[in-house]
Amino acid sequence: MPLKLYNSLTRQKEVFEPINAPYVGMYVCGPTVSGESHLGHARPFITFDVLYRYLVHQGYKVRYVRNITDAGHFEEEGKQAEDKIATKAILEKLEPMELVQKYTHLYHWAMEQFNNLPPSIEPTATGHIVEQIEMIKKIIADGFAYEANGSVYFDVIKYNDVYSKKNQPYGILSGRNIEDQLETTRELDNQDEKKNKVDFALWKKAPAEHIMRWQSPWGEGFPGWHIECSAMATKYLGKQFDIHGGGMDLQFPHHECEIAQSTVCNHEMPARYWVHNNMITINGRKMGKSYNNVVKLSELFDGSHPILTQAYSPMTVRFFILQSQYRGTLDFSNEALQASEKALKRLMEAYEWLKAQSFTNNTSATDAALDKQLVTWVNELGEFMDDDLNTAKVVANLFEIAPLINSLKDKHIAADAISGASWSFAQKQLILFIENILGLKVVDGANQVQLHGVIQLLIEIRSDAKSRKDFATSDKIRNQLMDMGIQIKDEKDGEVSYSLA
RNA sequence: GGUCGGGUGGCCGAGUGGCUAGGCAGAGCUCUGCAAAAGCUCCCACAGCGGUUCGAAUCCGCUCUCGACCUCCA
Repeated sequence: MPLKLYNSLTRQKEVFEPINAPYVGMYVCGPTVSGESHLGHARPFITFDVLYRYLVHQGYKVRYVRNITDAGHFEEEGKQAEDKIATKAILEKLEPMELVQKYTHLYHWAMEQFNNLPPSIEPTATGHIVEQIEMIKKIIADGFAYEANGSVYFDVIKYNDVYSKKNQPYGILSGRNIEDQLETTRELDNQDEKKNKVDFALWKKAPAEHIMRWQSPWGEGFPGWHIECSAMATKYLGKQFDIHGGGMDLQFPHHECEIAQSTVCNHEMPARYWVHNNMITINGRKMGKSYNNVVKLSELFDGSHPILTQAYSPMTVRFFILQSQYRGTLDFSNEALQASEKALKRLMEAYEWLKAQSFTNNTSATDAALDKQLVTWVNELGEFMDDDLNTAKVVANLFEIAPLINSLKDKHIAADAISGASWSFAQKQLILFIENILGLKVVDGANQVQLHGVIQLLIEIRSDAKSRKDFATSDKIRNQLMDMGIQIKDEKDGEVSYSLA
């Protein structure tokens, strides 16, 4: 079955066919590194990481470009601080690039924590000022942009007039029509510079206090908010590429403007498949700076946010996100994360046990129905991924399989109930889906060898105590280990195992 | 105001005409010195009101209600 993706442009699921297989070009809008990443930022990067992994698994040679927006209104951080001294301190102590560097590091650290694969290319906006200026020059030359008082604006009305005739009006992606926008767009600064209020900036003249500024044919200034993605996508992926991804909130105006700019420059719709992830909400409301309801990733990982009762590992957060399909909103709460944490633990323990087994292919199934059921569940993993990355259903099936694994382990089912070949198949596929595609990894603590030895020793002492019916001692060991997050499990066969919380 | 998308059991969350979603929490049972873990069973939900249909959470209409975008935003 082929992979189907929901294309925002056509508003339907479409079979994914690359322009030039086996090569696939994918561009995903990265973060603005003017502040620390929050939970909301995690969703697109995890979603598109899974898409990237899945495309690679399918044999495509993927060039995954994810930018870093490090140009723009970076004086905002200073402005937010009301205390003038604090503002000054920030301004004096942090160079803009220092700020950018700091948050870029934090962002990279978070991506690594989430086990997101690094993109093939991670271009920065400030590193591509030249390309952006060239693009703007081209748009002006073609008559779709104009200079006004040191700034350059894109002529949306003209674009719409011309490209409506080519079935690509402005608003094609977001489903807006220009008349509505003319009525509803709010008044902004420098409105008088624009021919029309729907026009957007390609280049902005830098006011005296603006720190980040570059020389351009139109004077000192900085690039507009939309041109960087167009310039970098074109440079690294060509005039038309396969997938353009990002959060739903970028659909308009950001992606709409990208389409307009790139189409004028390159005479082609920049991307064929536009994929948008939905928002993470908190109490039903989008998580965002303006709502003052963000939970930063660092707060999540150390449990310091007031609404959290504990810290959550990056893998728990990843799993939480994968338990839903990317196009739906996902409502965040401490309770929901707790559920994910427990579920992930149960899943991974079953998985790790299965992974460590070796199966021989020569045993046949004594329970044919069960054998068939297992194979079906395993086969469905790929089908669900193909259906617009339905990781929620993939995870659901993993939880159908997990009890079967535990039943084999605890001998609730016969060792030969399911054939060795089927178990072997399941083992291989679970490694593929859990680790390589969903990107879930087993969290290893430090000093595993020594810790393991110490725990084994305690287990032995406890067993001796138990055999003497000295339950006071055995319970003391078990309970105190439990308090430290080490759980002792007396298995059916008399063996004792443990797991780390 | 305009455009668009939702309302699923205590919580999170799949599901576009008939077949168990899944997880967490809760209840019972098995196992166990007692627990825990694990397994099994139960908890039969689809905002409301109409309509279409043999049959609707799923299609249509209306009502209520929540949200997103329209300004930077993942």
